[in-house]
Amino acid sequence: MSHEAQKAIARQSLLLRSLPEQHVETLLSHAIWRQYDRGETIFLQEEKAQAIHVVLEGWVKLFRMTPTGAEAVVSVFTRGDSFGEAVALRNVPYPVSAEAVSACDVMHIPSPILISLMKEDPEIGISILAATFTHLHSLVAQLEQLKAQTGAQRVAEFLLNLCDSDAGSCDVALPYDKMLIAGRLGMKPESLSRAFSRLKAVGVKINRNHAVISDIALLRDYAESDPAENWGR
Amino acid sequence: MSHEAQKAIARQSLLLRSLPEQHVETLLSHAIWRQYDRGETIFLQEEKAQAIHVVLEGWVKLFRMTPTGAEAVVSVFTRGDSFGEAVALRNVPYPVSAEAVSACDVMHIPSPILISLMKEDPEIGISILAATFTHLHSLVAQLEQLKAQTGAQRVAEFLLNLCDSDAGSCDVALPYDKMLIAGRLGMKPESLSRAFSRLKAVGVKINRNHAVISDIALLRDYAESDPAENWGR
DNA sequence: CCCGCAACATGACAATTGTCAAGTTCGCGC
DNA sequence: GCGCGAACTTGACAATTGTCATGTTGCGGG
Repeated sequence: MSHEAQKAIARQSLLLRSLPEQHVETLLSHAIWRQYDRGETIFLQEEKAQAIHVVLEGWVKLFRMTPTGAEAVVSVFTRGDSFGEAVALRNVPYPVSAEAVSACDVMHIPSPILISLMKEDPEIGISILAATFTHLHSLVAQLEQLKAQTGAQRVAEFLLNLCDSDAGSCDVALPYDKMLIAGRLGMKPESLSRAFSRLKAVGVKINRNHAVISDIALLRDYAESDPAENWGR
Repeated sequence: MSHEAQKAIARQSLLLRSLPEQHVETLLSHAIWRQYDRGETIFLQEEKAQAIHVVLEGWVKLFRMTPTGAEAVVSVFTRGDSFGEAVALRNVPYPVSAEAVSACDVMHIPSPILISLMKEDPEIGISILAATFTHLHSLVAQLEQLKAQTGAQRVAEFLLNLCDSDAGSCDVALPYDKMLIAGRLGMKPESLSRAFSRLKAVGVKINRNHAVISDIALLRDYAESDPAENWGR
């Protein structure tokens, strides 16, 4: 991909899109571009944050390692997503690790640049808060899902988020492999398989890495229904 | 409690404690004080945020109502905690509702005050980001717990967080009632009861609203152990 | 003081999920 | 093309958790 095309993607990110043009230019001119191979580490939990990151291409996961070695996936980002905003400005350790789950292009904006710019124009602070709030919100939504929905319902919501429309039928590509989807939804791959087969009853068919949803409204009803009322299947 | 004592508590909050004195004065002089009864709503999900909140006394819970009416507790705050930072500055709807779970004193700092102050001094933005980051971090920790620990282990961590020391024994008061603890930990009250009885095996005794931990290190080992390796109880 | 209600504990049962094992499919390097 | 390995599926079994029912306790209002 051309450098210009990458800059265009970066400009669409939540972090940059509401900033005055001159600041965007400054940030882009100081940014560092890097490519990562599948499986490569972008940063590690406990490491000091020194930059904000913007995904230009590919997929990146944020995860935490538990003391026992199990990993809990916190979020998955792709083209146009930024992350690390809140940490970068405070010189504190990352609470999570980041790893490329496919080959990736990632742009890094060194935090000192941000900080100096922020001191001249508080508008930057607002942009960063906007991006941070969006992450906060998505974490809250995940918490709600984990606490109040069954596995199959979480899978249903995940599929619904991949659809553009909100009624009718739909054919979506699963964005990354099922092991990662399972991790993102807080379950084992085996449970994800079972969840998929359970969703057949509400018009979902899985083929390779494609999902065909015959009735989006029906699926949404299922996702939002009380877990208890589906006892008769 | 005297007004002065309340101001002293507010100054210790994550939001205010690193701010230059003059700004703290400005904010405090514009703040609104309110008392809430147990069960009273402080704000509702979807409502537009107009202030940052600081708990001066009592306990406040943040929660989300699912479409089916179940509630998922996101966080619980008490004296000296601030919340709503990221939302207040953006004039967006709250992603959660807030309710007093005991009688409460809460201070509200209207967001216009914050915004105008922020435009003069970017330092304010940093303070707000600091507070927001702390919340982000605690949500990430909760996600990890829900995804990678059993119910009993989450209860163990909850108890450990109530202890000051990190070894020896300890007698802590449960800060709020067990229904709320269960909600905060993502389980039903019945499951919390069972988790408590399971913890007897690692030296925890529950008496009314008191927990006696005979060996903190042992309990921590249990909380961090692999769920699978405790099969023989 | 007594009543009634809400919180809490406990047991039985069903549903869900993790674990283990076995088999299938798919993609990639040789 | 062949074969290896990782991803994925499926089944059986055990552990966990939610649900429902029942009983106890403690507290506040009449």
